[in-house]
Amino acid sequence: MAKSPQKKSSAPASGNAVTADLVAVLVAVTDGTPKIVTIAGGSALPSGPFEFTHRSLQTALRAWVEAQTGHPLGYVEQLYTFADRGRSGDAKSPHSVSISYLGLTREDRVGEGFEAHWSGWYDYFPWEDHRAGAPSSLAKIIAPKLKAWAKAAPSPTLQRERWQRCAITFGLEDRDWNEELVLQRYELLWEASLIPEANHSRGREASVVPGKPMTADHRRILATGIARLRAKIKYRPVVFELMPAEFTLLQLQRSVEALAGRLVHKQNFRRLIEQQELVEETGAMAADTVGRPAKLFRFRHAVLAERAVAGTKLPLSRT
Amino acid sequence: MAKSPQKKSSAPASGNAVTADLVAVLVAVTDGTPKIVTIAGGSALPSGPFEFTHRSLQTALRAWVEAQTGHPLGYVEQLYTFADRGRSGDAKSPHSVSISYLGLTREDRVGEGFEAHWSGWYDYFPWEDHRAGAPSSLAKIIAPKLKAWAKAAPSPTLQRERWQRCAITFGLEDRDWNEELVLQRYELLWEASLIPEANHSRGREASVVPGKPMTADHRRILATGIARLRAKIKYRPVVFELMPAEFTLLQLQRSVEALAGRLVHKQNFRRLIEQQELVEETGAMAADTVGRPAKLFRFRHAVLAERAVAGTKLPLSRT
DNA sequence: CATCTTATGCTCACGGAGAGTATAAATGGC
DNA sequence: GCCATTTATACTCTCCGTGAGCATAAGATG
Repeated sequence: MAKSPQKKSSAPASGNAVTADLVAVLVAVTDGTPKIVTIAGGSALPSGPFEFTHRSLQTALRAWVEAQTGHPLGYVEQLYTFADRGRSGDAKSPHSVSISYLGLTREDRVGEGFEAHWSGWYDYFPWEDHRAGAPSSLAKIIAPKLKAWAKAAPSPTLQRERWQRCAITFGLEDRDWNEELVLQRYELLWEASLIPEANHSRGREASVVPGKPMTADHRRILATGIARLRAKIKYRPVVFELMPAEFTLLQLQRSVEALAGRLVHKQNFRRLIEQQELVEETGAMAADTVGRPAKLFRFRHAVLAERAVAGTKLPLSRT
Repeated sequence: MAKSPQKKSSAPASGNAVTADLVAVLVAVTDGTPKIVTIAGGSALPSGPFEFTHRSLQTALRAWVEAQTGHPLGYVEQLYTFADRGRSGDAKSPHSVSISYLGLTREDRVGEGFEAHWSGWYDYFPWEDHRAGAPSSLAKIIAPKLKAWAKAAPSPTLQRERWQRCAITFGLEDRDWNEELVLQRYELLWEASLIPEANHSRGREASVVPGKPMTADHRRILATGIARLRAKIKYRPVVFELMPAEFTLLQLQRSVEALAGRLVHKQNFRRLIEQQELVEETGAMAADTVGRPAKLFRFRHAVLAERAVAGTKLPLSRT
């Protein structure tokens, strides 16, 4: 640490200028479908430049999201910062830094008349929805292609290691599936050249996996967001940001299941929600429903003060 | 999302140029003391510019850290990206973006003769070391000052809420202390103006809390790093990056305790480590030791392949 | 009224985690 | 050589969280 500029003040804005963009993964859940805001016909995540007028990164994000959708974001959280070599491939063009954020809203809070629209997130990651069991494309398409990729490794040992990695990451061969490994699965598919974005403009479109592609690394950012959210709902009461003011416990459960991509044991779910006092009854009952009517609940905002910091748990069963 | 430049290609490097710096929290543990690399007499974290020659952020970080310390980093992980308004306070000066990383090494792998040196991380956060019980400064200094701050709130309700937040965050009044809330505690102290960095050059140095300050927001970045590491050691085998090639189980335990800032139940610790097959015996025994000699172990690097993805657990007892 | 669907209450069994007891193996002092 | 001290290591016990299933209630529909 001898020579280089260690203190910020010693090298102000010299040769290391870059451009900074904010990229947003804006999530909502509408009757059992997790959705994200997309632009350009669903091929990109909304993004905007980080400009001088913004006081902080989060301020910047909130500002342009609210300006463009007409409604405020609830929970906002930074995801990850990516750096790309100059876009045109020109070595002299500046670096670009993309700072990605996860934001939670509700679909009905976003205005009409914008280029943006909602897309189901499983359109981009069909292999991530295990609510009706492992998706058929997993066994039919993905697993065989991964197996072929594993077999293509130079040595038998490496072949075994590759396949083991695939099996663990995707929950193949009777292993249990871990819903949080969204990013690892995406990167594994990328490594196996099964993601169209990875094929560096060579025309081998045939050997890819189902799922809508996106511009640049936007699908990777989305994977990061899904993974983060799936992890977070287990210990923080963030699902409620995605719920309407009043809801039944089943609706809440369906939202959690939609995000997690897997089913939950109903009675245990209710037990956990209630014993943690996350919700309170409104007194009203749900209307327009088949079966026995359910009580309506609302989120107890008080818990944010009581336990802003402590934990919350959601049960995600394994079967 | 109508008018503003959503697609990256539509506004290349227009008015949103910023400077990007990488800031590193480089951690080692030497006989029971967690240490970090600091510069400028311990008042700053090492940082370097993100330049054109670097292929990625992590590459850039590894490059200059290895160049400056003479040894490779093991585990590296991105922490958080901060944005500061132009340093000089001049509104026209460019934004600066600081991308912070957590890196794990060992003290003996870092060369001599650099400006950098090692500082104990509890020098900066004395209230974070609960290994010998809650530090005395907590009850004697911090709690009273926080109580005073809570009392200063405008309404009784707000006063109660503030104090409740303090009590939860710091584990006061017989609550149990959560070692992961490093950042929350720091920010609470900041909010209560008990952190010198927060006093905007007004001379109220008297009412601050013990602990060495740092330049700019470097102490906040360090807090982020400590928090991340404390969370991570519980489910990923990252401690081993900080251990020598061979070690006893007690040494391993001491390292975990040093990082976590709290003690661990010895027998349960060993049970967990062994049943997870994280280590294997070397066959040799520890020398130069009081008491019954202990077996030496080494990390089973194979688990990284087996469970790169799955979990690992460390017991952190509550008493 | 039978049936279907959803809501809601209760019980049970397993396993993991926290904590304690007991014994073994070394050292150093007398 | 004996004893106190220190650390290592093996077991045991209990509690509780969690997954899972059973049973019943309360509506709608034909």
